[in-house]
Parts: sequence; structure tokens; C-alpha cells
Amino acid sequence: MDKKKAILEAAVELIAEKGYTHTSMQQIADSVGISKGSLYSYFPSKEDLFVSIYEHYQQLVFERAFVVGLDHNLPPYERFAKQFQVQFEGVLEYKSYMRMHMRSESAQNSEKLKGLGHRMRGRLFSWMEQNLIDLYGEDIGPYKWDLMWMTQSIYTSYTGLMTSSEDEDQISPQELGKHIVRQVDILANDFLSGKSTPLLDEEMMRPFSVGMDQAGAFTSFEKREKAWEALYKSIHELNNSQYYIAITDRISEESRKSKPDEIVMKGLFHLLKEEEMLEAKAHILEQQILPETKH
Amino acid sequence: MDKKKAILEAAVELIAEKGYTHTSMQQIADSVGISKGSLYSYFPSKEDLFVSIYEHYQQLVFERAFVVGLDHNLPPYERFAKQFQVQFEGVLEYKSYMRMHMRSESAQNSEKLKGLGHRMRGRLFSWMEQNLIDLYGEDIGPYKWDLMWMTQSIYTSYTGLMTSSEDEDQISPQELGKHIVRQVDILANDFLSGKSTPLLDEEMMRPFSVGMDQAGAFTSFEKREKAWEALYKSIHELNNSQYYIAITDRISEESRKSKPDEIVMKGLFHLLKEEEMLEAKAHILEQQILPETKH
DNA sequence: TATATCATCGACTCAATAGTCATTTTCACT
DNA sequence: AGTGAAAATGACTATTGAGTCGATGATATA
Repeated sequence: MDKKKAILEAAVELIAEKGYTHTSMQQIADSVGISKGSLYSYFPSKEDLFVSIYEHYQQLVFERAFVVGLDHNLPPYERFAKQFQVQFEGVLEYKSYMRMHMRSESAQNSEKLKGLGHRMRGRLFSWMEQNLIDLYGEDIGPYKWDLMWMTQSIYTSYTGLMTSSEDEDQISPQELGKHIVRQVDILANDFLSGKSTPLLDEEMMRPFSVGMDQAGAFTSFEKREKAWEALYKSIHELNNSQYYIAITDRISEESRKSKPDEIVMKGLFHLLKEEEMLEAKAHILEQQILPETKH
Repeated sequence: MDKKKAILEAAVELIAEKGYTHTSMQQIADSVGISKGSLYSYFPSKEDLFVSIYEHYQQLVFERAFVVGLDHNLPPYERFAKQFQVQFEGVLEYKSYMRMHMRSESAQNSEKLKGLGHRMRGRLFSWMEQNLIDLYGEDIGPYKWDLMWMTQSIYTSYTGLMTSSEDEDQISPQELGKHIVRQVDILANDFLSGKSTPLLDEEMMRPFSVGMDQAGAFTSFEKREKAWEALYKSIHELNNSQYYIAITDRISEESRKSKPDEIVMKGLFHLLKEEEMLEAKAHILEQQILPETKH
């Protein structure tokens, strides 16, 4: 199964550089060091490989923000900024994937890819909506489409900026997260003060809102996300939740590193499991996060 | 020469719909109703055809904003908004081209296209810079990169929105122009009040600023633009400039229509040519704008 | 009508590459 | 060592489509 990941990585690298159509299966196979025939035993077609890349990386980048969003110990403003921050960190980490993504190219052909893109857009909007409500309450309703549109356009453009520059650390994800939230806040306050009138409404945004959960909630899609969600939920039901939240945040932080320290994670999970009420949930998450250790 | 335009239009339509790689020269030829061989007598290669599309349409959309920018009778704020407006009108008019453009795809291969894109980006930034200075004076200097980046990301995303929806007139270009300038104004004032710190600087933006004129001026690239510029300049040297500006604005308005009324234009040019000082410049512009009428 | 010039045509070449499959290699287990 | 299943291989097929080129037709001029 690790071979599959190696193929995905090699393919991303090549496609980011030369584009989908100009990257042949042969080149990908050569780059991984296997034959074309083997390649086809892992992925039934080129398109399928491409879709798998999206499934793999999109989840990876977005999940960070999801998990940070679960930590309701941070105040809304800081939480929103932190969510941007971790997402930008993801952007830097998976720069090649982002570059590939930015080229869009070929997003048209595959029905599967269209569906995937649509769902992701839905999640993005749902995520933004949740944050806006956390920040400004339901009053923001009439302006939320304008704000969300503005937010995503700013987010996307900064992603492009980070991705385009070759040298690392030109812009700090933390700074950028704060910056974006600040801009959004300024615009939101202007709307709330009644000085600007909104331009967009649900009707116009329908292509983007389909796929959003009816309640507009920030829903999770993947098993791993569900596991995080369940754990945080259980913690909040405890009395001394602070302690366990601190531990869980630490796990979250560690898991975002490119090379998480397994021993540290194991220890942290042990701390969680001491509390009987958390044991089950912590175990499930641990299974999801840690690679299956032999024996 | 009209055939060439027909080819460009057919190609844009097809490429917008199916993408560059999935549109064959044969299909384009069929769509125009000529043979592949003939196609190659107009354009030496597929890539060349593609580049020509960009050259043709990019200029068409951007030129509108340029010409409006020359009219210094409008106050800066309204002028900026109007420039966005006419550009969005262009976006609606050349929706297929815009769709094609949005797909980005293939921008990588051609050196020529890279150069073209680079130059256009330079013009866009130069244009925004000029408008920011007109609006806020030189004080805006330290914040201009952040503002320009924000502006272009908002502009781009609304362009995408207009382009994606099938039915016309969901959003009014005029409304949208005002809207964008309003958002930019809010952010600019926040910067100027010292409440926000900028994140971007010249260094980071170098990839986008190369190609901008050293003086940062909003320079013209094409003969037609030069002609407009020269005419406006001559008018401003006159005493009773108001009258001639009104005429010229009317010409500009007419020329933006999809089917400009040639007779009206001819009449308007005649009015300009009455003034001896304008005769030459007006004539040059007329040559550039009006299709060569037989005899 | 004859001839020269130019535009148009479409059958053809040729390179690229997605996907297949018979053969070979690897390896676990006797 | 021997055996058989599973994995890996790469030569092969089939298709697509960019670009070519000699043949054909149209137009203008003498």
C-alpha cells in the first residue's frame, strides 16, 4: 500500500510540472521505478490515478482546518485565523499538489472529478459559513454570501501566491491567517453597520451551495474526521475538559507535522485513555492516525 | 482577413467547451466550414492559433478599461468603478473567451503565451496602481501591493462567477463595479488609518510587477490605445475641452457596443475634426476604429 | 480561350501514448 | 531443490490527432 502512495507522489510531481496531458503513464512508472504494467495493477486508468490524487491530497489539506475547527477553546476570531494558518501550512507542505491543482486542466472530463470538486466547494462554503456565524451570529445571514465569496477569492489568490513562489517562507502562514481574518472582519463590520448592500444571494450561489449540509453545519466526510469529532465531543462532556483538550490539541499539532513523532503520539494517547470515558474514542482515533505498527 | 476572425471565434467556442487538448484542428476546421489544410494557411500551428486568440481577446477586453481611464472628467472613485464596469461588460460579451481563459490549461507550454500573460498581468497591476494613486495619493505606497493583490483576486473571482453562470444579467456590471471599488475603499481606509499592517511588498510581487512601466504609469501597448491617448491629450490642451470630451466619450461608449453604429461614429468624428487642433488625431483614431469602408 | 496565380482541399504520414497480455521473475512454502 | 501462485515486466496493439503536400479548383489577366 505504500507503493500506491509513492505512485501518487511521483505523479503529482510530474503533473504539477508538465501538466496532465503532457505526463505519460510511462513517465510516471519510470519515475517510481516500476513498469507501466505494474502501474496499471495499482490504478485501472490514468484518469483514475488522477482522481485518486485529488482524493488523497484534498482531504489531507482540508482535514487540518476541520480538526482545528473542533477546538472550541480558542475564541472564534483566533480559531478562524488558526484554521487558515494550518491550511496554508498544508499548502506549503503539499506545494506540488497545489501547483497541479491550480492548473485546473482536465477538471472537465471526469464526472467523478467534477463531483469531488463540487463536494469540496460545498465543504469550503459550509466551513466558512460556520465560522462567520461563530463570529457574528445569525445577523450575518444577509451578507454571508458576499463575505464567503470574498473570503474564498482572497484565500484562493493567496494560495496561488504561496504556490507560485519557489522559495519557502516568503509569507508566514500565521501572519497570513490573521491577515485574512482581519480583512474579512473589516468587510463584515461594514456590512453589519448597514453601510454596504450585499450583491449576492442564495439564488446566485446555488452552484456552490449544493452539497452543503442543509443545516449549514460544518460536517465531516471522512472516517478520520469523524473520529476527531467524536473524541472532542466526549471530552466536552467531562468536567475537567481543559486538561484533555490540551492533550488532544497537542496530538492535533503533532499529527500536522510532516514527520509526526510516533512515540510522543502514543504517549499522548495513553494519557487520554486513562480517562475511562475517552478510552474508546481515543482508541479509534489512534487507529486512524497512527500507521499500523507491526505487532 | 475576416476568415481569420471567424476561425478565432469558432476556436474559442470549442476550446471553451471542451478544452484545448480535446479540441482538434479538424473540429475547428469543420466548425468554420473549411478544410484542415486551409486552417493551416491562416495559422501555422495549433499553438499559434491559441496564442492569437489570447492576443485578440485580451486586448479587446482590457482596452475598454484603458479608454475609460483616459477620461479625467469623471472623479477618481467613479472612474475606477466605471473601469471595472466596462471590463465586466466585456467579460459578459466575450463569455466564451473568458471561460476558455479561466480553464488556464496549456498556459505552461508556450513561451509566447507565458510572455503574453506576464505582460497582461503587468498591465493589470499598473492599471490598479494608477487608480489607487489617483484615489489616495502617494500615501498609499506602502499598502499598494496588498490592495492591488486583494483587488485583483476579487476581480478575478467575480469574473469567474459571471462566466460560470449561463444566464445573462444575474449580476449587473455597473453594480459590481461600484461594489468592488467600495470594498477596496474600505480596506484602503483601514490601511491608511494605520490599523492594519501590510503583508506584501515589492520584493514578493516582483513576478507580477516586471513588465510594469518604471514610472508605474498606465501605459498603452497597442496602436489603437495610443490613438485614444493622443486624442484625449490633444483635447485637454484646448480651452473648451468639455465639449470635445463629451463627444469623445460618446464615441468610446459607441465603440464598446457589440454592433457600433458606424454612421453615428462617423458623425461624431466629423464634429471632432471641425477643430483644427484635433483633426489629425481624430483621423488616426477613426482609421483604427472604423472598419475600412470600401471607397 | 489560354495561362498564371492563389486559395482550398483532404488523404496521408508520423509520433505519441493509453491500455493489454503473454511471458518472466520473485518468493513463500514444502 | 521443487512447485505454484502472485507480482512485475515490456513488447505489442490500437487510436488519436498535428502537420504536410500534391492535386484540384477558382479568379484574374492577357
